[in-house]
Amino acid sequence: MFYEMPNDEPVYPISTAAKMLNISVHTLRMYEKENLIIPFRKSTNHRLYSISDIERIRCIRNAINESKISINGIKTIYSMMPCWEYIGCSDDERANCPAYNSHHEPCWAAKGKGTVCEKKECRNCDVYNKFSECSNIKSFIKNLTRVK
DNA sequence: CTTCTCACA
DNA sequence: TGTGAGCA
Repeated sequence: MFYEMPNDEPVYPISTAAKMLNISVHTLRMYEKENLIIPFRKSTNHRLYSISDIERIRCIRNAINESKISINGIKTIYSMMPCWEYIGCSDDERANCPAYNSHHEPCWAAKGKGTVCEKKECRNCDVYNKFSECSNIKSFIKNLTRVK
């Protein structure tokens, strides 16, 4: 018996990930440039994707193809994540955070400009990982709309 | 042989 | 989205 491999282990090179998803490596790189995905980087600067990365991209593709949502639409949805709740920001930190104040880019795209999360690895952050599966997004919205 | 970045008819 | 140059 072998232990089960965690689904967040970065193991697939970009060519393999592309085949699994039936998309081009160029498209994969584009999604990264658009801040939809944060693949792992080896010391050689080569990208590695995990199972959850693949799932995340499947969710993105599904939104684009079936729901006719644009890249910008997806980014807008990501930008609505209540990151300050997960991180535990104070009211003051939140008010001055470029990530919180952007309604067009996900918080992990606002790195490097005085965010509280400056030092954090967004790839390992709950705010980023909560949306790795379509079902997570659904339950997230469900909780938002639940009537008390 | 694969991937990387950057550019573009 | 695709293709190609020029590297590592």
